[in-house]
Amino acid sequence: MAQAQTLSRNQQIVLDIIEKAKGPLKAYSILFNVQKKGINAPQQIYRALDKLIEMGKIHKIESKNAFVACRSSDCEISKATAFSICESCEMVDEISDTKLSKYISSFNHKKGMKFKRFNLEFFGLCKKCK
Amino acid sequence: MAQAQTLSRNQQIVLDIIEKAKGPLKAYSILFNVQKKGINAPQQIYRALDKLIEMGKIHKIESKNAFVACRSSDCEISKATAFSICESCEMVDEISDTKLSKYISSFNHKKGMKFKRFNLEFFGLCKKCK
DNA sequence: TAACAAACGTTATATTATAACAATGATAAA
DNA sequence: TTTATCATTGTTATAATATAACGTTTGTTA
Ligand SMILES: [Zn+2]
Ligand SMILES: [Zn+2]
Ligand SMILES: [Zn+2]
Ligand SMILES: [Zn+2]
Repeated sequence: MAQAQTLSRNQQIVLDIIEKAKGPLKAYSILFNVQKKGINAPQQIYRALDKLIEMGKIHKIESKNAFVACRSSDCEISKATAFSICESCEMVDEISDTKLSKYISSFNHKKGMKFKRFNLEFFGLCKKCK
Repeated sequence: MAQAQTLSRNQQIVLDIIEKAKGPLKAYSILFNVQKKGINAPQQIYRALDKLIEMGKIHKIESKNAFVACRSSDCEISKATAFSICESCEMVDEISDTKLSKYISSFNHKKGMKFKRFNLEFFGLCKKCK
């Protein structure tokens, strides 16, 4: 379990926006949303995003270059992440399924590689869109 | 099983480069490599890449924005892809494991989403790097 | 208080990807 | 063969995503 971490000003601002959002946010869309708070440069966003990812507060959806808040709390600082992504409405939902996660984590690659982390992205149509 | 498809000139050029490569290639690195063949613009690369992905000839490694040739032939036109990625040397290896693939494909999301496709990326250290 | 690390602000630039439009080539029906 | 249709190409321009580099400020600890 990760210990509680205090967030810096910029980290908190960025996290707040991501947590309030209904879906994944892109870095530059976050930037436009925080300009009134005195954040003006991409670097400031990307630095906060990097730290928030390290802390496990958010995840990057690699296939969309977008960021979501972690809603799962048992994804062990992003060591085992899984998402379901609607190809129509772009909704992203974090999958928190112990059995699935355990199964994948225990997968052993024949070629002698030792895994530290995985990321799984499912694509399809959500309830509303199908 | 996908039927044999004939590739256009640019598609063949791009595929050749990706198949010869030892590791994942980035779009602009492909571009620099084919300028002697008369391909000069990113669009030409990205268009070929798109088609090759559709055909299942190559895959995009989302976490690296890079492309690898499909070595598996049973990934059913990219409906079920899995890769092992070394965080040190950037080696990428396509995982072709029927059991793993079946298990993940049969996963049913509680929230009623019907999955059409998944992509799984493992990260760690390869044999050489650990 | 000195030393160190983390976070910040800023400017510039690198990297990845798409828009838009005209021209060409291949396929197949009429 | 002509005409229609569709995929592919070439080209210019621009959008979107991300990092480098530098100096300053702030917070923590010795
Ligand atoms: Zn999570
Ligand atoms: Zn949807
Ligand atoms: Zn494959
Ligand atoms: Zn390695």
